[in-house]
Amino acid sequence: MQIDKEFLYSRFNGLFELNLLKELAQVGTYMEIEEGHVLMRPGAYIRSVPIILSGSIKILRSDSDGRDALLYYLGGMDSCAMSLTCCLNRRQSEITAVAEEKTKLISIPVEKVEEWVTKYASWKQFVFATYQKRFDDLLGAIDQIAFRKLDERLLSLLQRKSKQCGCSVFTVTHEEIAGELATSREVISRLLKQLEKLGRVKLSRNKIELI
Amino acid sequence: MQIDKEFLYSRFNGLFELNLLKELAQVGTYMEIEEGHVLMRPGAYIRSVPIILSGSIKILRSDSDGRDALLYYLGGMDSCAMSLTCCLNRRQSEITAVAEEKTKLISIPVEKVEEWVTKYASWKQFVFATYQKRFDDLLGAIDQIAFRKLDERLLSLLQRKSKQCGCSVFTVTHEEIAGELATSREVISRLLKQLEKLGRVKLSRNKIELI
DNA sequence: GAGGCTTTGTGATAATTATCACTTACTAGC
DNA sequence: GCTAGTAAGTGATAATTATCACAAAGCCTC
Repeated sequence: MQIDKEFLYSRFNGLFELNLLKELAQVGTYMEIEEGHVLMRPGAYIRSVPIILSGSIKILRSDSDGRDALLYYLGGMDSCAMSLTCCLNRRQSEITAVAEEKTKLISIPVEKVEEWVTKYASWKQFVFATYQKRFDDLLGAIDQIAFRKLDERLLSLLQRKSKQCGCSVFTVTHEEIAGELATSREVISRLLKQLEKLGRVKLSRNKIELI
Repeated sequence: MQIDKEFLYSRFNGLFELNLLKELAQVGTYMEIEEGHVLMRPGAYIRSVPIILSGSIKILRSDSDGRDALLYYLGGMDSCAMSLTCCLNRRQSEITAVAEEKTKLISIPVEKVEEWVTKYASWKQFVFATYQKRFDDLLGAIDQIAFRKLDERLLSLLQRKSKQCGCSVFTVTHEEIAGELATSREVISRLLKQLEKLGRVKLSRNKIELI
């Protein structure tokens, strides 16, 4: 799908210089991703770098036994440092990326990503800023995993999800949460019940309300 | 201390272009860091980016309760992405850096770090490569912390330490290890005893031999 | 060689998390 | 409404990790 220039310009106003916007409109591919769609799996080769326009994408680290650990979310105007890394080095993906909700993005071919770093100061800035943000995100993930207990991590995850969707009730299964926290479903079920007893959440099938 | 040009040139041969090497020699500060010296603490402002010439530096994430988690080691020709991030954004350090052994490095003032990214292609490449390496390191740290049990993590840490110093016997206390794995000394003592029973290590005061 | 400091060993016990084996509830589709 | 399939609840039990409270050992200094 061709990108609507007006839309692009309004979105990236101030972020990118005009010539870059023109090129973006020309070579970028506009995509809409449905909720739950897996954009990227470990081992896949990456040929493009996404910039998220709206919606959100969760980035997970997967281990060999099939367990996952949530690293961070990508939201509006975010890009993915993994893609950058992999693109610039022609390497395989090290992570899993899943659309948390319906997500719109622009996909930029790898050659341009590299070319623009030299060509456009604003793109270089953007790439650096992306690395830095993801770095912070990873440190945040490590804080959670290394120093917090599961119940705290659970609560914090629920809060993030709530923030993400902008509402206190959201659709999620215990199984899915267990995946993101690299533990088992039973453990999450029990901790959620505990939180419910404490009056922090309200549970129903496929749904959690944060209080 | 002034940097010996010949030394620099031999070290960075092929990595940096000639003009960059000249500037490096001019504005870089050569430093020797003693083992155990803390180069950086959370909250400190960072005014320079180090490039490690020899020796090694361990990078730890510290939480508010004083616990630490080992993130990764910096070795020869490595630089620190945290410093880069912090420098480029004039932010405070988010990590702790401690010399694991006697370490020689060049320290580069923050203004130059930024200037050179535009000025020298080889420096830009170096900065990107640094981000990418540290990114991989962080993912590795997350793998360990999220998916491995303590005994595995302990063994893997011992192996890294052994590799680092290039010998099978190295000087370390249980307390120090506990710090790096964000757990308590007793736990490490017990796991080490277990490993000793399995014939994987030999223990003595302040020393561990990996078998 | 006697204190004094640091490091290590260890028992007892608790807290946290993981696993297994089910049962019960909910929901969509016929 | 019935059925199948998915999601959630729960008891029992184990494994892992954390904590507390000391004891013992190694080493340095006087």
